[in-house]
Amino acid sequence: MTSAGTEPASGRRDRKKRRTRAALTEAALRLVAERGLAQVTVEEISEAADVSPRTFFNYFACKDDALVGDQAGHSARLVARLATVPPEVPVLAALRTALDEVVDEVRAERELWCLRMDVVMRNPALLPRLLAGNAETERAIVEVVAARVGVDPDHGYPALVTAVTGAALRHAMTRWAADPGRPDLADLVDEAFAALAAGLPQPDRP
Amino acid sequence: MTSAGTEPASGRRDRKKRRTRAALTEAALRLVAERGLAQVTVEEISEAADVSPRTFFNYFACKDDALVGDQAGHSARLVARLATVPPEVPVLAALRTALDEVVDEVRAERELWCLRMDVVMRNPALLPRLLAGNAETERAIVEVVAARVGVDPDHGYPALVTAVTGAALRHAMTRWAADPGRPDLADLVDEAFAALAAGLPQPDRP
DNA sequence: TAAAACATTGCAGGGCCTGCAAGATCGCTA
DNA sequence: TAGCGATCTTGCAGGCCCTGCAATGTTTTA
Repeated sequence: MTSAGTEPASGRRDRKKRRTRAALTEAALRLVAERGLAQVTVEEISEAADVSPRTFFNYFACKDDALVGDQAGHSARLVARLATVPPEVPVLAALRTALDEVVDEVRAERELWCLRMDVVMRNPALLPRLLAGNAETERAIVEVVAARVGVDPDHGYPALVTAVTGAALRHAMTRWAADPGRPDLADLVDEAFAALAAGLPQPDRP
Repeated sequence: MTSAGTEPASGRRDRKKRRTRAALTEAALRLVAERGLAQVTVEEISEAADVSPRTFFNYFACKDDALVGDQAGHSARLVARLATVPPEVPVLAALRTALDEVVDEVRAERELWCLRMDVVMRNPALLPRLLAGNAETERAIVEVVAARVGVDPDHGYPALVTAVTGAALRHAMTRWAADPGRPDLADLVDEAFAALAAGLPQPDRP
């Protein structure tokens, strides 16, 4: 029926929850895009999604969470995907490959993500919360990178690679959403990773 | 007398303000290090610094600001310092040089910064707010990097370099504060920047 | 010393977020 | 199908964060 493939949805209850969560996210993004973060209250978001304010906080721990979406999910899939890349592939290339999944997810919800990036760029406090920006999410990636490289997680290298590639990904996403010409997200990520792997060589002056 | 060289302090009023600000920061860091961010109220911080809660908000826009310190100051000095590096120096090296000033400032207040990094690591939500983590601060750096490289600020390169080196710096600071052996901060920053310039080559397996 | 400039404080109030308990809805089974 | 347990929604009370305003105190300047 409504099966979307990978969804473990079973009954009406799960469907309702998914709908409610999506409605809250969509209402939050739309309202904040219109008026700005400070000019939208949780009460208004809940109103627009037709639930009580108290219910809002059953879905999201804070107002921002309704805007930035699900971090842990992306991170978990990235880690899982990374484990399937053959160990002889260099780390940067492996991370880039594992990111394909994330890139696809983002492109699949392009409208939502453009709205989201718009909101995030207008409210910079949200940016670090996107895509492996928080330390919890990073820790998992650091560990799997350390295992792949074959060094201790306390060695500086895995953490450096994780922090730096996270920054590169956020950079690519920001460019993607900002440019009206809309280059393909995958190309922008490729470009950023290529620059990283090459040691950030300065571009030719025009 | 108490002149510290670059301070534009004039009268007693400025001295008092500086003392109050320092007292609030110190109280906030100490209390949060002891109990955790959520277990410390602004009222308690103000109490410890012997000012009213209302006065706290005359100094800091929010509770977190008392913990993470002054971003804009570091950023402004970094930008100014960057302008003094000869233009033929490659960007990464120039940024590394300009960071010497920040590194020195951090080392000069080592105790405070160790406490601060401890707090930040225990409360990861604060990490992105350190050292060019927010978009406002980054914008200024992006522009000066763009001018130095000779490309348009909308070209992806300056923003990528800024984001990535910011991540590298935060990484170095985190390692610096975490390691009981206390390697020198400048060495850790050097190491991170060298890895960036070399394209993040994988370390030898032990 | 008087006036101007600025800092501190209290107070009122809106918004965020949480714990708790009552009621509604859903899924399963006798 | 009736009912039971699990889960979801909601209201309410309450603490904390943060802000604007107006009164009071302190420093600087004339």
